[in-house]
Amino acid sequence: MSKEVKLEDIVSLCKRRGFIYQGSEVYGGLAGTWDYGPLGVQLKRNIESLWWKTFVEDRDDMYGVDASILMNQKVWQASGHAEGFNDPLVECQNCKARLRADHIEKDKCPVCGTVGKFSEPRQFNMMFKTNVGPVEDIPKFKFNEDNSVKSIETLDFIHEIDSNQVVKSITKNDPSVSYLRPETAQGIFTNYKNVLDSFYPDLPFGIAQIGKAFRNEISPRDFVFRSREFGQMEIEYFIPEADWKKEFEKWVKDIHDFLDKLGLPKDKVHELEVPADDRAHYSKRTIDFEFDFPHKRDELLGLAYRTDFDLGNIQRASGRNMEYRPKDGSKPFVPHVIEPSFGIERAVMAVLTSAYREDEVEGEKRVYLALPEHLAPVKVAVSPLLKNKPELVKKAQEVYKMLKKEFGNVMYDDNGNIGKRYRRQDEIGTPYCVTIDFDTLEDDTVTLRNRDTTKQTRIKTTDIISKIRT
RNA sequence: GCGAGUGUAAUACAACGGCUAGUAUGCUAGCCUUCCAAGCUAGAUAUGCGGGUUCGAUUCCCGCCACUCGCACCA
Repeated sequence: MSKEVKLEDIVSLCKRRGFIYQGSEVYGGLAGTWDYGPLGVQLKRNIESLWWKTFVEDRDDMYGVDASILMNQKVWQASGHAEGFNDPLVECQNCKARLRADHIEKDKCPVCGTVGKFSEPRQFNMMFKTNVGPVEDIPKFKFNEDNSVKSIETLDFIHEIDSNQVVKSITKNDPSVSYLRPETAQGIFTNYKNVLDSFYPDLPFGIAQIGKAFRNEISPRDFVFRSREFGQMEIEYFIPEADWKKEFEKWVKDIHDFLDKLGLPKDKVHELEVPADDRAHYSKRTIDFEFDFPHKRDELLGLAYRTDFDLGNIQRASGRNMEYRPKDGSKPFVPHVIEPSFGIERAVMAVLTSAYREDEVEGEKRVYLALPEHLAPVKVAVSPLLKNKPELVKKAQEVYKMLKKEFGNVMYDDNGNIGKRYRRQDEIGTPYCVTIDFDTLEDDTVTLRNRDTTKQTRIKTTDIISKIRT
């Protein structure tokens, strides 16, 4: 019955039925960008809403924010993201230290002393750079008295040319430079103090955010899995250092519960304990939650214990006090942080993969999405059994309007014959179809058809809402 | 970013150095149809973009763009 889901099946369905299109498609596309169609955006929003409800609204230790995508460049200097933007770096394969290629002597790592283990020089920085305010990228020339060029100033550099024609390039610290954020997390950390001042919650508490992030990936791959513009759902959960192990374990459980609500089968979700060598140096523990995607098993979300690294950095860089003052008067301290970080596109992909089914009904192939009801982009579709019978159409419209008012995401469908409509709704994962026939006019009952079982039941029109709700 | 491959309609595919670029499904309109892609009629939509070779290019060549696979990358 169930076969291996291929990525191309998902991509094709997404395109055909209006879930996800390639970005800028009419102009030949733009690598690493994807656009959500009418059904895709609804599915995505349903996932986001479920996340927000689960982790923010249903809890009393959580605060939501929505921070700006453009941030002061100092944010990225303090976080370490801005390093190497202008100078290619090499990485020591042994200790992961990143160093300017021209600062290395004799191929020896000045951090760990290993010789000859450097990667090729590369731009490690993947941030999209932009300028805030009016800018002109016209080089400014300065001349010596003999009219030879003394220096050339561009947006990013001052190139000074000495009497021997040797060029020395100096990176400008242009205050107008900004970046599209490469992660949403910093928008939370920079607002930690604000939330503290406004609410002064008890520890532990968390700040949650859903938003876009941008990374100039070298090679976007695997449909929406790795793209240059993507959504994140992130929480920074602030705790006393001593509690980190306990709180970490709680998060592992909460994450599994959430993945369950997304309808992801347990045997496709795997915890990968990231070994110390692969972890960021400030993280004492990281678990990658992996999922069996069509292309391969890959990271769906990450859970990281980030210690006090980020708040500590901000405190040093800004000079502002990031300490939490316990209400019992004990000694203030900088809280530690546990960060569950969800990729929205990856969640969408995992949900679609989990829901995709092909089976046979009376010898005919049937494709359907067994989406959890609370995620389905269309909750219920309404059809008149026959569209050339005005009395059926009229009644169907009435039922449609009633359900539309209740659920919002309701579709009216009178195209082709009834079987076609069922198949069409199957393919976009609509859990219920309501059909109005001649009996409806007599006794006010309708056919309620179930997507997964294809079973039909006869119920009162007035019972549809309560029946679907359950 | 490197290497290989692919690019024809919404989707899956076909064909051809030259006639109106086909097929299936899907889609639209009409007819029909009393519950799982029935049928009839009509219709719309495609050679990724740019250049070259040629009398003529969707087809051959080059560049770009995009996608797929492998490598690398994923702080």
